[in-house]
Amino acid sequence: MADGDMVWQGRICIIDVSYQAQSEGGTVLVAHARAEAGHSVTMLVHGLRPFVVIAAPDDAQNDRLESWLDDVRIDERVVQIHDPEILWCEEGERPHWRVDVTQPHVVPKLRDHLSERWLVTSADIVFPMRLFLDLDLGPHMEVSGSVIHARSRAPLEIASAFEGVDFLEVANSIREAGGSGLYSTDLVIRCGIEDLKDTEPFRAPFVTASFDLETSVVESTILCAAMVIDRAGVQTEYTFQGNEREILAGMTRLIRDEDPDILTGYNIDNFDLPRIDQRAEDLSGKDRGLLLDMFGWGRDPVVGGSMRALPSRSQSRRWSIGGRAVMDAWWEARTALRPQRESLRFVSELLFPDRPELRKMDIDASRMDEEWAQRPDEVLRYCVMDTVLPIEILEAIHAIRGKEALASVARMPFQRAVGGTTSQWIDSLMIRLADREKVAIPRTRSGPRRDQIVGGHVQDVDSGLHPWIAVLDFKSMYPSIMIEKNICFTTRIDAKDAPSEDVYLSPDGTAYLGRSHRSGLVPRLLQQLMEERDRQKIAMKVARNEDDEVTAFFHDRLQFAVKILMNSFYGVFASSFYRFTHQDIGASITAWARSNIRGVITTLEDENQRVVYGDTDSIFISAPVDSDIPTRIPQVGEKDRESFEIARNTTVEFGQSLAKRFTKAGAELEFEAALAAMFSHGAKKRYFGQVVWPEEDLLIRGYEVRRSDSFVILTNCMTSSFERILAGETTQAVEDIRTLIQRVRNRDVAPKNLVISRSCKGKINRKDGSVDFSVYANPDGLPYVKAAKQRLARGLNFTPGMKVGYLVTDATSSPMSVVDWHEDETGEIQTDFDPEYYAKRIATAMGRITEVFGWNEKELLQGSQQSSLDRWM
DNA sequence: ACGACGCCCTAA
DNA sequence: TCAGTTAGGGCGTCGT
Repeated sequence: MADGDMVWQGRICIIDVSYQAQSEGGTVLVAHARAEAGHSVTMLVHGLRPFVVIAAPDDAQNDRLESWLDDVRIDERVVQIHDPEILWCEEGERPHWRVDVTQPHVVPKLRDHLSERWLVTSADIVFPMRLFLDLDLGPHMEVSGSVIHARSRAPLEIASAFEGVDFLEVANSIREAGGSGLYSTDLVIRCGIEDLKDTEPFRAPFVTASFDLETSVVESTILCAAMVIDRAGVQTEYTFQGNEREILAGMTRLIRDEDPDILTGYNIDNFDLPRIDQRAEDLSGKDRGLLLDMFGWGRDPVVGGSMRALPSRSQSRRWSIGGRAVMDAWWEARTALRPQRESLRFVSELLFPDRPELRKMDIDASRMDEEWAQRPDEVLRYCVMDTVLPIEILEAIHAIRGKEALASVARMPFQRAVGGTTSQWIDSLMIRLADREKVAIPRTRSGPRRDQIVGGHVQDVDSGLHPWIAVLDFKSMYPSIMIEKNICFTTRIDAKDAPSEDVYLSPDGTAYLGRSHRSGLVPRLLQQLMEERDRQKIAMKVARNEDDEVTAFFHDRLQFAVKILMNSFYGVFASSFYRFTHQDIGASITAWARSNIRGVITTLEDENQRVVYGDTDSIFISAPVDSDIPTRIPQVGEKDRESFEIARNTTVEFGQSLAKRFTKAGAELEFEAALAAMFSHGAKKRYFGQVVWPEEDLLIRGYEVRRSDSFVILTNCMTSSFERILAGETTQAVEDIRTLIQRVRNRDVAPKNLVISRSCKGKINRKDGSVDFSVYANPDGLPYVKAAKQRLARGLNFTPGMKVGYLVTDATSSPMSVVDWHEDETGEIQTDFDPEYYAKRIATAMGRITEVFGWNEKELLQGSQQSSLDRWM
């Protein structure tokens, strides 16, 4: 089949991009994608060349410049130097030369060399991103190209033309088209950059593979494995047994045949992938072909000597598998749900409480070798279940669609949305804008961290139950300030150089040029994102009104991705290493923010209004409501109902009028909520309240209820106490607490409701897989480290960063004794705990709150009763 | 008993 | 998770 005979055209979503150096010179981008039509595509994209940009430092003389340029020109890594262009850089506006280079990999050494004489910019941008930056593309695009190869899942008329072709011949024609051989994708096309067109985002029909291993507890071997392929919602299950080589080769064949875009599983980053990596390496000896048979999971060719199909983990925790995205369901669930415990069972119970069949515990994971020997069929069933669950988890938390939306909004490959960092998302938008606006792209900054900057203002709060509160907050405070004050590394100037007019001077002395002098890149980008979010919200509402829930959901993900992205800006620009920032930017943003909130607080206090609390961008103010109006929500028709409604309306109107009054350009104050009552025990960042507008709701911040390292009994006790307190039933609240404490002392509680869980760090020894806890100053003084060690001794999985559950068994000694919680995994019934410790913890936490009503920790612990709380109410 | 310190987790 | 930030609460250990 001659190259160019057949053309394929369609919409795709790019998963991952790499590049292939051409032996005759030049570089071809290799983009792996999923077509809207359902098949996978590899695109060999021609027409981009790696480059860096240079400019002369101030002291360079013009006559020396030519000879300097000649020196660059004769460097064998340099292909050509373009005509100079005036670009803005921190040293001022000046000519910059784009220097094309032979291959991306020469850039690091070349830039070091050039830096001796030149200001070197655009010199640390990963080459594959150039496709998106230079052509201003997002992951969803329309593409056309000549078909080089097609397999059976490609469109029928194309696939049939390639039936029975000789694979060696095909591999050759792919290499001639710029690729490296037979990719695992359904279709391989060749195109030029002019063949790629931006398109509206659409829901790409990704294919997902989820897998799970069962491994020996006594050695590092793999006993069996399972994999499920999800293609357009249709799931097919596979199991693998036999010797390890057969198991691994079987999984690899399935991945190459099914060609999934996404690989998932539970804790695969830290467990399954490293285990396969290690076993494949052990079993293959030095045979690279054998290694690829067992672990050649990438989309790259596995014949021809290249090892690029092999998954790899650079310095980071994250795995990269060429052409695919690795999404660990553990990590996604952890960040989305912040669950109290992180085991697959626990997360499944959290998400699917009505489906106990998903987590029936009939296998003891700590005795896997015996289980496998005695009941292999059940172990396999268990294994399959653990491959289905990760897919259901990703679905339930909308992880895949959320990342696709983020990729679309940040305009980068799907894989980069999944595995990238906040600064990479912002880079993707900033670099293309800077290029367009003739601003040089500085390198990522290195060197020592500067001193910490001052953050937001947190107002002191008095303890007590504060009736009738209006909550106001500044809308998108940091982004708004950045827009309003034209904050950008291109507009910041030293105050002494500031022009006399149209300058913004922050309270901490940082100056920014106004728009008449120069319009900042960052404010423009934020403005565009704000407008984009509004558009998506409107599209969402339109779809919802038409009862098109699928489309509404699609726009909801997009608007949410914009929100996430916008909220990331401040942190990235306040960091010390980000390429497009300056030392002073972060501190100036927070200085303006403090000035805004303090301004409102001071004004109100000068008018004798009571500001109860405020944190960074929020203000809690007492509304002018008679103090004898009850804050408890009365039933409709109850005698107090009328005065309650009046108080609520008064609070709402009060809040709305304040919002209107204090809103100014770049600082829009919004009325957020009306509270019938707000409680504080006097500590910042901890409060709860009864929301009565816009909806009735219990608001809790900071308290143990919100913390993943609390225990169920305390959390439940606290929640019900809050409800009682807000209902005016403080006597009953105290009685309940005291009763509970007595029950705990009598061991009349379920131990699983006493499990405390905290995340535990550690470093894995690459050689023997052991875990080293020396990151801690005193590891044996920390209960969760002791628990992690116990898990490991038991043969249970522990990976650094994981949360570890434990029961305190004796707190009279120091350090206290604990036992790791393993009932979920081993089935062993655990009953040992220290009742006094738990009684004390409950009393301490609840005492802080009841103390406000005259009951301190000690009194909660004591048996005697004397209730006269109501005097307080 | 008390304060310094290490550590985790949360609010924003 | 070679790269978002600071403010703040609270628990536990250790040394005095």
